[in-house]
Amino acid sequence: MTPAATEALSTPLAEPAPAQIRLATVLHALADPIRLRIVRELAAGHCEMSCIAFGLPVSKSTSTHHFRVLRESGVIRQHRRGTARMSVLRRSDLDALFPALLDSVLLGAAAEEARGPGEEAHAPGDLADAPTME
Amino acid sequence: MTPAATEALSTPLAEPAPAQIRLATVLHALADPIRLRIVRELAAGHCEMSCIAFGLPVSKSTSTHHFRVLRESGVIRQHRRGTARMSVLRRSDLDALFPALLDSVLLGAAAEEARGPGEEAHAPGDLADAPTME
DNA sequence: CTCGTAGTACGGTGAATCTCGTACTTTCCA
DNA sequence: TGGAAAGTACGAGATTCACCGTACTACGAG
Repeated sequence: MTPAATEALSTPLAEPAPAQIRLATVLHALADPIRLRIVRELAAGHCEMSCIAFGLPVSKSTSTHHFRVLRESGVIRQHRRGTARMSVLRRSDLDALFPALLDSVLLGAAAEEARGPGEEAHAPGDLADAPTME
Repeated sequence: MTPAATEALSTPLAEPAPAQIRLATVLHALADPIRLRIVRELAAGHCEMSCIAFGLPVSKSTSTHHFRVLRESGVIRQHRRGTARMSVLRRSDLDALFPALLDSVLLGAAAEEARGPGEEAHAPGDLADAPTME
Protein backbone atom coordinates (compact mmCIF):
# COMPACT_ATOMS: atom_id res chain seq x y z
CA MET A 1 0.00 0.00 0.00
CA THR A 2 1.54 3.16 -1.21
CA PRO A 3 1.12 6.34 0.79
CA ALA A 4 -1.31 7.37 -1.88
CA ALA A 5 -3.62 4.52 -0.97
CA THR A 6 -3.76 5.63 2.64
CA GLU A 7 -4.31 9.16 1.48
CA ALA A 8 -7.27 8.13 -0.61
CA LEU A 9 -9.00 6.67 2.40
CA SER A 10 -8.50 9.71 4.58
CA THR A 11 -6.99 12.79 3.01
CA PRO A 12 -5.96 15.34 5.61
CA LEU A 13 -6.85 18.84 4.49
CA ALA A 14 -4.36 21.69 4.52
CA GLU A 15 -3.83 23.21 7.95
CA PRO A 16 -1.17 25.34 9.61
CA ALA A 17 1.66 23.71 11.53
CA PRO A 18 1.59 24.48 15.25
CA ALA A 19 4.38 27.04 14.90
CA GLN A 20 2.28 28.98 12.42
CA ILE A 21 -0.82 29.26 14.54
CA ARG A 22 -1.29 32.88 15.61
CA LEU A 23 -3.22 33.97 18.66
CA ALA A 24 -4.98 36.84 16.91
CA THR A 25 -6.13 34.50 14.16
CA VAL A 26 -7.46 31.96 16.63
CA LEU A 27 -9.32 34.64 18.55
CA HIS A 28 -10.79 35.93 15.34
CA ALA A 29 -11.92 32.44 14.42
CA LEU A 30 -13.61 32.03 17.79
CA ALA A 31 -15.21 35.48 17.69
CA ASP A 32 -18.05 34.38 15.44
CA PRO A 33 -21.20 32.91 17.02
CA ILE A 34 -21.56 30.18 14.42
CA ARG A 35 -17.93 29.12 14.61
CA LEU A 36 -18.00 29.23 18.38
CA ARG A 37 -21.02 26.95 18.29
CA ILE A 38 -19.17 24.52 16.04
CA VAL A 39 -16.20 24.48 18.39
CA ARG A 40 -18.44 23.95 21.38
CA GLU A 41 -20.17 21.00 19.78
CA LEU A 42 -16.85 19.48 18.80
CA ALA A 43 -15.61 19.91 22.34
CA ALA A 44 -18.79 18.42 23.75
CA GLY A 45 -17.53 14.93 23.21
CA HIS A 46 -18.36 14.02 19.65
CA CYS A 47 -14.88 13.29 18.42
CA GLU A 48 -15.68 13.42 14.78
CA MET A 49 -18.56 15.08 13.04
CA SER A 50 -19.41 15.68 9.46
CA CYS A 51 -20.11 19.27 8.61
CA ILE A 52 -23.77 18.76 7.93
CA ALA A 53 -24.40 17.07 11.26
CA PHE A 54 -24.31 20.42 13.03
CA GLY A 55 -27.57 21.69 11.63
CA LEU A 56 -26.17 25.16 11.20
CA PRO A 57 -28.64 27.90 10.30
CA VAL A 58 -26.73 28.87 7.18
CA SER A 59 -26.33 27.62 3.65
CA LYS A 60 -23.89 24.94 2.56
CA SER A 61 -21.46 27.45 1.09
CA THR A 62 -21.40 29.51 4.25
CA SER A 63 -20.89 26.38 6.27
CA THR A 64 -17.87 25.45 4.17
CA HIS A 65 -16.57 28.98 4.68
CA HIS A 66 -16.74 28.77 8.48
CA PHE A 67 -15.12 25.35 8.60
CA ARG A 68 -12.33 26.62 6.44
CA VAL A 69 -11.73 29.61 8.70
CA LEU A 70 -11.52 27.27 11.66
CA ARG A 71 -9.20 24.90 9.86
CA GLU A 72 -6.89 27.56 8.46
CA SER A 73 -6.64 29.25 11.83
CA GLY A 74 -5.51 25.97 13.36
CA VAL A 75 -8.52 25.37 15.57
CA ILE A 76 -9.77 22.20 13.90
CA ARG A 77 -8.44 19.43 11.72
CA GLN A 78 -10.43 17.87 8.89
CA HIS A 79 -10.04 14.74 6.89
CA ARG A 80 -12.18 13.07 4.29
CA ARG A 81 -14.16 10.00 5.03
CA GLY A 82 -16.11 8.91 2.06
CA THR A 83 -18.00 11.92 0.89
CA ALA A 84 -17.98 13.55 4.30
CA ARG A 85 -15.51 15.85 6.03
CA MET A 86 -14.83 14.77 9.55
CA SER A 87 -13.78 17.54 11.91
CA VAL A 88 -11.89 17.32 15.17
CA LEU A 89 -10.64 19.95 17.56
CA ARG A 90 -6.85 20.39 17.65
CA ARG A 91 -7.01 20.43 21.39
CA SER A 92 -3.48 19.31 22.18
CA ASP A 93 -1.93 21.72 19.71
CA LEU A 94 -3.93 24.64 21.04
CA ASP A 95 -3.33 23.71 24.66
CA ALA A 96 0.39 23.52 24.00
CA LEU A 97 0.48 26.92 22.33
CA PHE A 98 -2.07 28.77 24.44
CA PRO A 99 -2.58 26.95 27.73
CA ALA A 100 -6.10 27.12 29.12
CA LEU A 101 -7.29 29.38 26.34
CA LEU A 102 -9.68 26.94 24.73
CA ASP A 103 -11.02 25.77 28.06
CA SER A 104 -11.71 29.27 29.28
CA VAL A 105 -13.47 30.17 26.06
CA LEU A 106 -15.62 27.05 26.25
CA LEU A 107 -16.32 27.67 29.90
CA GLY A 108 -17.14 31.30 29.23
CA ALA A 109 -19.50 30.35 26.42
CA ALA A 110 -21.29 27.85 28.63
CA ALA A 111 -21.54 30.39 31.43
CA GLU A 112 -22.91 33.02 29.09
CA GLU A 113 -25.51 30.61 27.82
CA ALA A 114 -26.45 29.54 31.33
CA ARG A 115 -26.77 33.17 32.33
CA GLY A 116 -29.65 33.20 29.96
CA PRO A 117 -30.33 35.45 27.01
CA GLY A 118 -30.01 38.40 29.37
CA GLU A 119 -29.77 41.55 27.27
CA GLU A 120 -29.55 39.71 24.00
CA ALA A 121 -29.25 42.35 21.37
CA HIS A 122 -27.71 45.52 22.48
CA ALA A 123 -28.65 48.71 20.77
CA PRO A 124 -25.89 51.16 19.89
CA GLY A 125 -27.00 53.58 22.57
CA ASP A 126 -27.33 50.98 25.29
CA LEU A 127 -24.14 51.89 27.05
CA ALA A 128 -24.54 52.95 30.62
CA ASP A 129 -22.59 55.98 31.72
CA ALA A 130 -22.74 55.06 35.39
CA PRO A 131 -22.39 51.35 34.82
CA THR A 132 -21.81 49.39 37.97
CA MET A 133 -22.08 52.04 40.64
CA GLU A 134 -19.93 54.46 42.55
CA MET B 1 -20.92 69.23 45.64
CA THR B 2 -23.49 68.12 43.20
CA PRO B 3 -22.92 64.92 41.25
CA ALA B 4 -22.26 67.17 38.29
CA ALA B 5 -19.20 68.60 39.99
CA THR B 6 -17.71 65.18 40.53
CA GLU B 7 -18.54 64.31 36.98
CA ALA B 8 -16.69 67.31 35.67
CA LEU B 9 -13.49 66.17 37.33
CA SER B 10 -13.63 62.63 36.03
CA THR B 11 -16.31 61.78 33.55
CA PRO B 12 -16.72 58.06 33.06
CA LEU B 13 -17.26 57.23 29.42
CA ALA B 14 -20.13 55.04 28.22
CA GLU B 15 -19.53 51.34 28.63
CA PRO B 16 -21.66 48.19 28.78
CA ALA B 17 -22.94 46.85 32.08
CA PRO B 18 -21.48 43.46 32.97
CA ALA B 19 -24.68 41.67 31.96
CA GLN B 20 -24.38 43.12 28.47
CA ILE B 21 -20.84 42.00 27.80
CA ARG B 22 -20.85 39.29 25.16
CA LEU B 23 -18.13 36.70 24.72
CA ALA B 24 -18.06 36.98 20.95
CA THR B 25 -17.66 40.75 21.18
CA VAL B 26 -14.83 40.46 23.68
CA LEU B 27 -13.04 37.91 21.53
CA HIS B 28 -13.44 40.14 18.53
CA ALA B 29 -12.00 43.05 20.46
CA LEU B 30 -8.99 40.98 21.46
CA ALA B 31 -8.48 39.58 17.97
CA ASP B 32 -6.71 42.68 16.72
CA PRO B 33 -2.93 42.96 17.20
CA ILE B 34 -3.04 46.61 18.17
CA ARG B 35 -5.85 46.16 20.65
CA LEU B 36 -4.22 43.08 22.10
CA ARG B 37 -1.08 45.12 22.59
CA ILE B 38 -3.04 47.79 24.42
CA VAL B 39 -4.63 45.21 26.69
CA ARG B 40 -1.28 43.61 27.39
CA GLU B 41 0.27 46.92 28.36
CA LEU B 42 -2.66 47.73 30.60
CA ALA B 43 -2.35 44.35 32.25
CA ALA B 44 1.39 44.79 32.66
CA GLY B 45 0.94 46.82 35.78
CA HIS B 46 0.40 50.39 34.68
CA CYS B 47 -2.99 50.93 36.23
CA GLU B 48 -3.89 53.97 34.25
CA MET B 49 -2.51 55.16 30.99
CA SER B 50 -3.43 57.92 28.66
CA CYS B 51 -4.04 56.83 25.10
CA ILE B 52 -0.99 58.52 23.69
CA ALA B 53 1.35 56.92 26.18
CA PHE B 54 1.21 53.64 24.28
CA GLY B 55 3.16 54.86 21.29
CA LEU B 56 0.92 52.99 18.92
CA PRO B 57 2.01 52.84 15.29
CA VAL B 58 -1.23 54.39 14.06
CA SER B 59 -2.74 57.83 13.80
CA LYS B 60 -4.64 59.57 16.56
CA SER B 61 -8.02 58.84 14.97
CA THR B 62 -7.26 55.16 14.61
CA SER B 63 -6.11 55.08 18.18
CA THR B 64 -9.40 56.55 19.33
CA HIS B 65 -11.22 53.94 17.27
CA HIS B 66 -9.40 51.02 18.90
CA PHE B 67 -9.91 52.37 22.40
CA ARG B 68 -13.58 52.76 21.69
CA VAL B 69 -13.89 49.17 20.46
CA LEU B 70 -12.24 48.00 23.66
CA ARG B 71 -14.44 50.19 25.81
CA GLU B 72 -17.71 49.30 24.06
CA SER B 73 -16.92 45.61 24.21
CA GLY B 74 -16.45 45.87 27.95
CA VAL B 75 -12.74 45.16 28.07
CA ILE B 76 -11.57 48.52 29.38
CA ARG B 77 -12.97 51.48 31.28
CA GLN B 78 -12.06 55.05 30.51
CA HIS B 79 -12.45 58.29 32.35
CA ARG B 80 -11.24 61.77 31.70
CA ARG B 81 -8.43 63.29 33.64
CA GLY B 82 -7.66 66.74 32.49
CA THR B 83 -7.24 66.55 28.77
CA ALA B 84 -6.28 62.88 28.83
CA ARG B 85 -8.30 59.67 28.75
CA MET B 86 -7.15 57.26 31.40
CA SER B 87 -7.77 53.59 30.60
CA VAL B 88 -8.00 50.64 32.94
CA LEU B 89 -8.72 46.98 32.35
CA ARG B 90 -12.10 45.78 33.65
CA ARG B 91 -10.38 42.78 35.11
CA SER B 92 -12.85 41.91 37.83
CA ASP B 93 -15.85 42.20 35.54
CA LEU B 94 -14.24 40.04 32.88
CA ASP B 95 -13.01 37.48 35.38
CA ALA B 96 -16.49 37.22 36.86
CA LEU B 97 -18.10 36.68 33.47
CA PHE B 98 -15.44 34.59 31.78
CA PRO B 99 -13.13 33.06 34.38
CA ALA B 100 -9.52 32.69 33.32
CA LEU B 101 -10.21 33.99 29.83
CA LEU B 102 -8.23 37.18 30.10
CA ASP B 103 -5.36 35.47 31.86
CA SER B 104 -5.08 32.75 29.26
CA VAL B 105 -5.14 35.29 26.46
CA LEU B 106 -2.42 37.35 28.13
CA LEU B 107 -0.41 34.25 28.83
CA GLY B 108 -0.87 33.02 25.29
CA ALA B 109 0.21 36.37 23.88
CA ALA B 110 3.33 36.38 26.04
CA ALA B 111 4.12 32.80 25.05
CA GLU B 112 3.68 33.60 21.39
CA GLU B 113 6.00 36.55 21.69
CA ALA B 114 8.56 34.53 23.59
CA ARG B 115 8.39 31.84 20.94
CA GLY B 116 9.84 34.46 18.69
CA PRO B 117 8.61 35.72 15.36
CA GLY B 118 8.60 32.15 14.09
CA GLU B 119 6.78 32.09 10.77
CA GLU B 120 5.63 35.66 10.98
CA ALA B 121 3.61 36.28 7.89
CA HIS B 122 1.93 33.30 6.47
CA ALA B 123 1.19 33.20 2.82
CA PRO B 124 -2.15 31.82 1.67
CA GLY B 125 -0.56 28.66 0.39
CA ASP B 126 1.54 28.02 3.47
CA LEU B 127 -0.65 25.30 4.85
CA ALA B 128 0.99 21.95 5.24
CA ASP B 129 -0.97 18.97 4.00
CA ALA B 130 0.83 16.54 6.26
CA PRO B 131 1.06 18.98 9.14
CA THR B 132 2.58 17.52 12.24
CA MET B 133 3.56 14.11 10.98
CA GLU B 134 2.04 10.75 10.26
C1' DC C 1 -23.51 3.43 -15.37
C1' DT C 2 -26.51 6.56 -13.14
C1' DC C 3 -28.22 8.97 -9.38
C1' DG C 4 -28.12 11.13 -4.88
C1' DT C 5 -25.26 12.97 -1.26
C1' DA C 6 -21.48 15.92 0.80
C1' DG C 7 -18.78 19.27 0.02
C1' DT C 8 -15.90 22.83 -2.81
C1' DA C 9 -15.11 26.68 -6.15
C1' DC C 10 -16.50 30.77 -7.92
C1' DG C 11 -18.74 35.01 -8.31
C1' DG C 12 -21.36 38.64 -6.24
C1' DT C 13 -23.70 41.65 -2.65
C1' DG C 14 -24.12 44.26 1.45
C1' DA C 15 -22.22 45.27 5.90
C1' DA C 16 -18.49 45.88 8.96
C1' DT C 17 -13.51 47.18 9.75
C1' DC C 18 -9.17 49.53 9.62
C1' DT C 19 -6.95 53.28 8.26
C1' DC C 20 -6.26 58.05 7.36
C1' DG C 21 -6.60 63.38 7.24
C1' DT C 22 -8.92 67.45 8.58
C1' DA C 23 -11.70 70.12 11.55
C1' DC C 24 -13.68 70.71 16.08
C1' DT C 25 -13.94 70.56 21.37
C1' DT C 26 -12.04 70.55 25.77
C1' DT C 27 -8.56 71.38 29.08
C1' DC C 28 -4.50 73.22 31.00
C1' DC C 29 -0.66 76.56 31.21
C1' DA C 30 1.95 80.84 30.37
C1' DT D 1 -6.29 86.03 26.65
C1' DG D 2 -3.91 82.95 23.58
C1' DG D 3 -1.92 78.88 22.47
C1' DA D 4 -0.49 74.06 22.89
C1' DA D 5 -1.93 69.27 23.91
C1' DA D 6 -5.16 65.26 23.95
C1' DG D 7 -9.12 63.39 22.04
C1' DT D 8 -13.37 63.17 19.30
C1' DA D 9 -16.36 63.66 15.17
C1' DC D 10 -16.84 63.16 10.53
C1' DG D 11 -16.23 61.60 6.24
C1' DA D 12 -13.53 58.82 2.70
C1' DG D 13 -10.96 54.91 0.82
C1' DA D 14 -9.51 50.19 0.87
C1' DT D 15 -9.97 45.74 2.74
C1' DT D 16 -12.20 42.06 4.83
C1' DC D 17 -16.16 39.44 6.14
C1' DA D 18 -20.58 36.80 6.16
C1' DC D 19 -23.82 35.33 3.37
C1' DC D 20 -26.03 33.51 -0.72
C1' DG D 21 -26.90 30.83 -5.26
C1' DT D 22 -25.22 28.20 -8.93
C1' DA D 23 -22.12 25.11 -11.00
C1' DC D 24 -18.75 21.69 -10.26
C1' DT D 25 -16.17 17.56 -8.22
C1' DA D 26 -15.72 13.35 -5.41
C1' DC D 27 -17.72 9.22 -3.46
C1' DG D 28 -20.99 5.44 -2.48
C1' DA D 29 -25.40 2.84 -3.41
C1' DG D 30 -28.37 0.85 -6.44
